[in-house]
Amino acid sequence: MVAATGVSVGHDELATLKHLALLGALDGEEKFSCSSLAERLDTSTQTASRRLQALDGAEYVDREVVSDGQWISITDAGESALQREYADYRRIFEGESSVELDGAVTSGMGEGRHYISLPGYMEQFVDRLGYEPFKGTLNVNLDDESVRTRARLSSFEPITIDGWEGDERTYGPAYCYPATVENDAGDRYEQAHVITPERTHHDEDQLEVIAPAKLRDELDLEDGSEVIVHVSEQ
Amino acid sequence: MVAATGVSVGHDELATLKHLALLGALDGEEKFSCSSLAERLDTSTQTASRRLQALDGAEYVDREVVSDGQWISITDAGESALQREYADYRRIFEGESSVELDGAVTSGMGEGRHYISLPGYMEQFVDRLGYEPFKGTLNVNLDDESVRTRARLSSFEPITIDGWEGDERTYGPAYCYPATVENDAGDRYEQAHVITPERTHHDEDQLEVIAPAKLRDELDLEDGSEVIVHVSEQ
DNA sequence: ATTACTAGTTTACGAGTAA
DNA sequence: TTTACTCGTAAACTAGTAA
Repeated sequence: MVAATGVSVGHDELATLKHLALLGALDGEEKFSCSSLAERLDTSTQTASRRLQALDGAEYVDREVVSDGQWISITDAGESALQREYADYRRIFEGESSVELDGAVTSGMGEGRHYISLPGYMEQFVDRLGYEPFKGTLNVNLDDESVRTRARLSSFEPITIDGWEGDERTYGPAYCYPATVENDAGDRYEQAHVITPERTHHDEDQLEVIAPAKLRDELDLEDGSEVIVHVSEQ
Repeated sequence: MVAATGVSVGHDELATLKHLALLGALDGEEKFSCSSLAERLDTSTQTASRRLQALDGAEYVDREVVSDGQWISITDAGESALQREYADYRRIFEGESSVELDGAVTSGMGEGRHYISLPGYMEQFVDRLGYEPFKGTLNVNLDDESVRTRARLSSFEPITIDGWEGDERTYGPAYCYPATVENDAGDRYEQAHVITPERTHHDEDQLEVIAPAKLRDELDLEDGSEVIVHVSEQ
């Protein structure tokens, strides 16, 4: 387990992060002072300072303290936290439990093919997804906006694929989300699933999709083909 | 000043309210137990219990404690709090700082006409809105959905009209928000403002709109005419 | 099983201060 | 002015218990 920086992010800190976002800290560095923030948050300057330290410690913001204030920008991790929150509210008020992710088909590294073929995973797919997947994953290179919005997925209740201990190594758990893949001709393949490892990587710009059939054939896809992946709740 | 019940609603309580909403407590009474909630909130059952008491005290939820749990439903005030939160996130991610409110023109009580005609208000309108309003307000009976979504307005930065002390009584402050009024023919009148008293009434189903001209003439409106009021940020 | 009280501990807070 | 430290106090937490 990688040691966290020890500073916990509670709801107060998240509310602070929301205010920073409203003040423009998502679009690059923005200058703040603890006193102005304290007024907005209706607390003391000391508490405002502590909140920023906590967000910094959790790597939700990058900041540079200067003599007359500090320059703050929200990190990708911080934005993801806000996206998850947004997804919750969208679900509450819009009933929207789907996320649309756009990108281009890529050949990827072929790792996915190896992993999903392992019996330990395959048996669970049959049991929990209701089909035996084609032995290969469709890799999608997400566009910039979708890289950001994919964080909303984590507000969904996933179908969990358990990990297990192998002979030489351990195989980690994975999360599956029902998905429909649409090509640029508007054809849709409905019975697919987005699959992501429980422990997320650093580059979240690739999406892996599994399905009972070979999606490249079903939807006439090749490298570079634009696809829309509609991810829904279980 | 009406005495609040003394229980403060912090970010922890709001997060709890969000979870209740996600679990369906907006659509009527839903049954919960503190232990199941505690698990979801990652706290102790005692804390879950206190959160619910706090939400109850703030009148954000109605609840009925029974022997094996409690029936909880979110009140209008609670839903408004969530709507304000949602509006913040929409602004962050969609850049949307506008709210669309639908309703039907009504004659109202004619109070608005009296109040806005007072010199104490009128001078501020000229100064801060940039025009002298027609001496009358367009009253709109909001439909059910708009009654709920109007809470999002309170996340906007209003144009503040100050109150003052009169000879016999005090005249309270009011908030104005730039608005465009659209009739069912699609005609739009852009230079209008929604005006609301700072101290909100209990019935929030009426919207009052002021404009430099008589909106009923400009947009060919009569009682019962459907209008769309697009309220934007200052 | 519940909810919610009381008691003891921990954590968070704001005032004051230093850099 | 800033930020962030220390410190004494106040609030919030969990454990145990009663209803």
